[in-house]
Amino acid sequence: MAALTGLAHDTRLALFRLLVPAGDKGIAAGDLGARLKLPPATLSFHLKELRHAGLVSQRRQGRAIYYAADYAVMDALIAYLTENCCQGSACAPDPTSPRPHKARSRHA
Amino acid sequence: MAALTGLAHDTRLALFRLLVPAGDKGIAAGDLGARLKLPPATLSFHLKELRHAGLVSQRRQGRAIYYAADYAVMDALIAYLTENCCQGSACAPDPTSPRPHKARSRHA
DNA sequence: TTCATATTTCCATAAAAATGGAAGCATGGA
DNA sequence: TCCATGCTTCCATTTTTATGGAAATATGAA
Repeated sequence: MAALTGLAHDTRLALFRLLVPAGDKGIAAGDLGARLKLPPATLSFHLKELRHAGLVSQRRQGRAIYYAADYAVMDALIAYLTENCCQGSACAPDPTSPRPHKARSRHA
Repeated sequence: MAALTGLAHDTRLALFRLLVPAGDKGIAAGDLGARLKLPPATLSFHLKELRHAGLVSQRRQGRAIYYAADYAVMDALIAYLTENCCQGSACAPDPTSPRPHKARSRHA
């Protein structure tokens, strides 16, 4: 689960949370750096990690590079945790229904 | 989110996944070590991490120490990811209903 | 008591991850 | 062509995490 490692760092979780409400347009790297007060190299490092985890995508527009959240992996992560880490507990989305066994829609 | 860090390691994720289906009784440390072929010190180290993350609990029974999954934190983690990391995507458990805003039942 | 078992803590070492300055590359404007 | 801007890669350094032998602790049994 690379996604877990991807999110298991304060800076990266913060980056991802900034990107979530920004939707497909995303946010330019510079803006992200400004908001979190990160030196460019550090920012780039974490964005690369997120990218390798498949959590964000990159798109160049003029001089800026826009990053956007990629929900598919996030969805898969939640599905994985729900399926594999919650047996017999209150974690299931709906404990009454037999729970569709392998995953919901996917493809954001 | 300490739970993320807790699970973001192969060994710890494997440990937790062994504990999930074991329920409240849990599994003795020794058994866990045998199943994952871990030297005692390494095992203890990771179990301590999981415990600090609130993901597992400890209980002594005779000479053995039993570890059991603690679902509350897991539940909170899933709720957190669903609330904060999925806006406008297919991640929500049920995209039709208005989604109860702060959490489901809790207390496993 | 003494001993075996189960597990932890101690601690030195090794490996992995994060940090950020400096140099490099791409794009667009003058 | 030259320059400014926006970002990335390079890389040396620091910090954090993981590893596992050895010693220590707790429990129960002989």
